[in-house]
Amino acid sequence: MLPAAEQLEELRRGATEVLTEADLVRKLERGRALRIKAGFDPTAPDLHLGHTVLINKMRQFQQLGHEVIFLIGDFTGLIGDPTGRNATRPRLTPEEIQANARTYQKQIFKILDPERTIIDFNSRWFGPMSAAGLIELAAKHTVARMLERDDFAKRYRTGQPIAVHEFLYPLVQGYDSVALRADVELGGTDQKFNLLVGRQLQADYGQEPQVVITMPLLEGTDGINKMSKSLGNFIAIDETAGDMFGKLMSISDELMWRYFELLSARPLAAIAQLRAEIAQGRNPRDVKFELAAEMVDRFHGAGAGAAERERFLARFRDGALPEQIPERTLTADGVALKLASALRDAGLAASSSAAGRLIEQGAVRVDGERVTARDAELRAGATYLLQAGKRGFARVTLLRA
RNA sequence: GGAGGGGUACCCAAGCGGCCAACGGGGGCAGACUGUAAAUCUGCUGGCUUAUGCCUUCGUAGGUUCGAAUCCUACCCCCUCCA
Repeated sequence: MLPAAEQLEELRRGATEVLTEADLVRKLERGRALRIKAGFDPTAPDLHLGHTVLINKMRQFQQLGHEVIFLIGDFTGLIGDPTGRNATRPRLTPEEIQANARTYQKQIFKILDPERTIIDFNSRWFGPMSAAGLIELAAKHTVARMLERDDFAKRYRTGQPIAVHEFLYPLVQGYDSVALRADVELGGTDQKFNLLVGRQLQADYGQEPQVVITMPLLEGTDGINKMSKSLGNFIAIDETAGDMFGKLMSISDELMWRYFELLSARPLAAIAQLRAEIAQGRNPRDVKFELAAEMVDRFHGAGAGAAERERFLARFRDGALPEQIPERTLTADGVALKLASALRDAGLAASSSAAGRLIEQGAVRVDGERVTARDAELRAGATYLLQAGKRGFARVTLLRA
């Protein structure tokens, strides 16, 4: 194992806070593998790049020789995250949870080392716990301390309701650390309070408190809100290589640096170098290629990124058609079919009305020629290349009825 | 248990008997400009083989009216205050 000071330096990268560094050093200096815990929601197995900020940190610990526990909060899921409005979330069956866990594994092992990853469920210890046990746990914390949490404090102050069971959420999460005897817990900055409860509970139960490391929340592709599935500003880690590359290329130049910092495995010095190159006139697009290719390589195998870059250039710089264009065969009622209907039936527009709007706006091309007449028709008995916007393509063969 | 406020299209939010498929903003889509970036400008943002036409939509179900998102009745849901 590396000396504690060197480990600390790496572990600090990208982290918002390490509470406390002194504790972490003390643990590292013992030279033993530490137990690193991070909790995940059992309902959302579709991981995106935002989640990988944390998972990358887990991997870093693994590479330094520590043991990582990927904890699926199947019991916590029953409570519902207090920060979310949807208090009534559907109760998952054990089968569904198992299925989600398998999906998680498939995704996280693109980053984590399976040999050094323990997957656990907090229902393992909460399932058998009695009501008395839960009350005992609740007795460990005071209402006043609970109200220190920002969102609770705010809701209390402004008269917004707080359900009693919401107070259990931090306690349950904190108790997980007790049950696992965690040395370190990782979480997003929004988790800080919950992570700190774990520290206190461990002390209450006579354990050495865990070190808390918070990681920033990654902004989504819009560059404003945090990346999340519900906002649609995410890049999932199981996207196709082409989609992943394309989405990464569409982020703003400013956001690119954030992604480099939190997602790239490049040394910070190398990233600084890229910045310098842009300052000297290098096309920012080409630097973004580097980022996109690195991510695509990570999730689709070495070389996949370079291949996507070639496709991207051919497609958008040289104006080539995409390699794969969906083919459809449609049938006209008579000798012709309305172009708007064809667009809808080919899947390029949600409805013929929407297709009509696209046509009027000059977004539609037939065999490369822009068509702007809303009532244009396609004659039956031929094959056409339809294009709607920059991304919608279809090759349509129109049969006579 | 009592008093009051509210449920409008993807989100926020006007409208309070006809001029409402419904103001405005956000988001989204498209066009221009580009590096498929951002910013900016412009247009669009219920459905129907596009029609001075028809159909569906303003919490749900009924009712009044020539005509309702707008008025009435019942019901469901949300929020605030008091107890």
